[in-house]
Amino acid sequence: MPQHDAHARLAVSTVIFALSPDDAGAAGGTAGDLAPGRPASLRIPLVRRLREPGLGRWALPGGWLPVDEALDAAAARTLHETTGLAPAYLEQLYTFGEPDRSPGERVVSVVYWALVHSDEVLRAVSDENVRWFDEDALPDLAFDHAAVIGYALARLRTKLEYSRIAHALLGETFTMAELRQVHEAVLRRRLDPANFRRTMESSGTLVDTGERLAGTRHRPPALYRFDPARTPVTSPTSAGPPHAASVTAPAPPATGTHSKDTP
Amino acid sequence: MPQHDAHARLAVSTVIFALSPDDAGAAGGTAGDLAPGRPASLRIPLVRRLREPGLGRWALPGGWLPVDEALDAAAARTLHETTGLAPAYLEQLYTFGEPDRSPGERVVSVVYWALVHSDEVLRAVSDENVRWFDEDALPDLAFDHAAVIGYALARLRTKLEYSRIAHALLGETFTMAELRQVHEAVLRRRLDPANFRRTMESSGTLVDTGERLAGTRHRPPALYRFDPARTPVTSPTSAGPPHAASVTAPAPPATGTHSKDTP
DNA sequence: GCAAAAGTGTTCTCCATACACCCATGG
DNA sequence: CCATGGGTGTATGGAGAACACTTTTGC
Repeated sequence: MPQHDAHARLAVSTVIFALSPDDAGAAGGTAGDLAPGRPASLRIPLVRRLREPGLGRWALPGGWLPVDEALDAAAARTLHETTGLAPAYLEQLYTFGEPDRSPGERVVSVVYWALVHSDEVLRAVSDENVRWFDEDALPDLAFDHAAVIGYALARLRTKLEYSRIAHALLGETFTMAELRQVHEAVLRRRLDPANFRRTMESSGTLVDTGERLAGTRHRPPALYRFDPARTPVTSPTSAGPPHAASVTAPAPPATGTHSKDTP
Repeated sequence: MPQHDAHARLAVSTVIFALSPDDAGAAGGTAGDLAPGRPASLRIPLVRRLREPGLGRWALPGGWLPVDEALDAAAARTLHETTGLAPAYLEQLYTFGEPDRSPGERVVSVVYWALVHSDEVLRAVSDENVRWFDEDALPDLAFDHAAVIGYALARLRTKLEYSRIAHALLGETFTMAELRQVHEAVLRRRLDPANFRRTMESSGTLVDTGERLAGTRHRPPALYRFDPARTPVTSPTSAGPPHAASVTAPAPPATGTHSKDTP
């Protein structure tokens, strides 16, 4: 890797989160078919590096920043090119720029994190070079990407507490139990169904669709939807101008190629 | 400004906050001499641009990122070069990269925010091209720097609520009233002295020095110090590896020059 | 009817707020 | 002694945790 000028190179990468649909099992039902019994978990798609440095290891999807493209647009584009996904939520995470984080060349990476709807996941690319990993079973990662993912997880957890972003991991409608499972998967602890229900209902972000989910083994639960008026409540910090581009994202041109080679 | 390659240029800038010492008035006393009566306010040092684009307007201190320098080191260095200050707290804020934010050239700015002790401020450079502005009386700013500062303010306010960073705006010792004034200045609202005291005392981060501040018109208040063991509590998000370099900062070589010309 | 999940009600504790009140000092 | 801020005590209200309880379905 030659270093042909005196500047650092700028890359954009994204940590993508989705809810485990417990193997690519049967379609139909509600959002991503969350098993009612055991807890769901977070999954992260990674791409295999096809070049040095880090050849063969797994890395975050991303790419070099084109001169004329906005940062968030580049994140959404590379994300879509590598995984075929369109994010329901996309926000800048952190910019990593230690001089030695990529061997041979100075690379500064602007890292984003994204959430995708569970029903989007079925559409996702998955082959030899793109694979989904469970949050707590990540492979050997290239560069500092293990640390990057760890940081993204921490941010997701703290953000869930004061924001209402869990819906970005679900489909259009969902049961109260499914919503609770999202929180449980993210926070990695059990929540009291009764208290969770009350908290959510009093938050004013939920709308009861009136419908009920049939086909369960027992009493059919109500189906909810997020109030589109209130939903884009991203964060209290969004008093400023930048920050999260909540809800439906760019999703540009769409070539099916997935490769890329950036820290 | 010629565009001699196909990359964006990388700059590092810093939003610096200090507490108003109400004009560069008399030295001595406690931390920065906060007037007991009226509320303190936040002040921000800005540098005048000496070149196009934005010639003559005020901007954040910063500079281009050298190939071999870490991001936070570059922030601390440029900060020190332009203002003569050493930050007590330094944390990455956000990376701004809209394609059109700087006319003529694509510039991506990694922006940091810093807090400096009030007794540091006396040491600060202040001349024709470096001046301190009150948070709510900012001048006409170059580039998107007005928005950047607004975002930094929002972050400072929300961060103060769950973190203990107020000490970075004070001197070595301080009274409970001074600490409260920091919070009041940052949050822009009055706080109940009684409840504030209890909250702080039960947080376990304060140490009573045993001394009292003489020379006040009335009952002499106790002087406190921050518990150095507990102080570096930066944030709950610091579960990851990057994030804030709390407390005493780098403060590198130190040339006295202040100029720079980056968005 | 029985198992299991949906959904409701009640209590308790913790913590932030409001505010009444005493303490110490300079003038 | 009195004005002023330092410092303490106490009541109230809302949010969350714990948990007993009723409801509704499939089998």
